[in-house]
Amino acid sequence: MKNKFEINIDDTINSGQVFLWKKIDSKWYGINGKNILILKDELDIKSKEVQKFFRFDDDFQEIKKQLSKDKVMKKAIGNFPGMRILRQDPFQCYISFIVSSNSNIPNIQTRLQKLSQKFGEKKIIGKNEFFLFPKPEKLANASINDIAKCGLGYRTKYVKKAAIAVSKGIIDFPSLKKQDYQEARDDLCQVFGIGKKVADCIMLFSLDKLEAVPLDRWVLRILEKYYSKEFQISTKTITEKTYDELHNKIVDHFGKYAGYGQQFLFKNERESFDKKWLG
DNA sequence: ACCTGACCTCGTCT
DNA sequence: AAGACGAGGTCAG
Repeated sequence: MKNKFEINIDDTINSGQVFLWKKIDSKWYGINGKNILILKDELDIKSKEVQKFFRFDDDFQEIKKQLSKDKVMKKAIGNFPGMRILRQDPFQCYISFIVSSNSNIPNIQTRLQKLSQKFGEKKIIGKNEFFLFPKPEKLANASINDIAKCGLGYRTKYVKKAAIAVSKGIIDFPSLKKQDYQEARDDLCQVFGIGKKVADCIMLFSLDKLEAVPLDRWVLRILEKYYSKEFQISTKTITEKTYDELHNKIVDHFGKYAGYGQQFLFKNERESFDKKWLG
């Protein structure tokens, strides 16, 4: 479904960036922090909220142009030209990816739904009921036991500590936005439960760091498969050091919008394996 | 510094 | 139907 700005809503939502979205009667309902976004086939392009969420401030033609350095990337972009990076609510994004570790999309979605249901504010829209994402203070003050009930497993203590860091102001998202990539990443990695991959997700999807490239199992597999010459992937499992080396090579190759590139490659490869998205 | 294993839980597959 | 398997990583030794 295309609209004036050629954004494909389905492809964008189903690209592993967001988890709390549900399609009801051909409309998408999504939780973004304390807001609920409702998207119809045609985006309301005058809405400030939509403009911000879909990053209308990015020059997408320029981004595509800069990324199109090789055949693989050109094809990935060609297959999903309407997919975008979203600008999410930072706290929700932060918790979402902390909870994502060693897990899959259906599992991540279930955990976040349970967290919202247990700790978030209820909202009724029409005959549907939704839960906003919990506030940092609410999660910070929640008991370990109650958080664990949301199916987080060993991630329970990560979430509790991460929420405390935000409620105490140790992690301050507006400040992180102002910092450069490296500084912001170092700060995020101080949080128990956040490593480089999760930090990259948080920065790319909510802190305007478009050079962040989350190197997860899929991306490594993709790089190994299509870019073995360019990046010389040494191992399948990645260490602290090789993560940085690889990231530098990727940014050298694709430029400052490398994060967008990662998203196209990821989406393209996942689709070819028919992986599960949101319903 | 680097490498290896353990880790909670749940959906999916056999 | 029950049991094994592995999933968008991180931490500790």
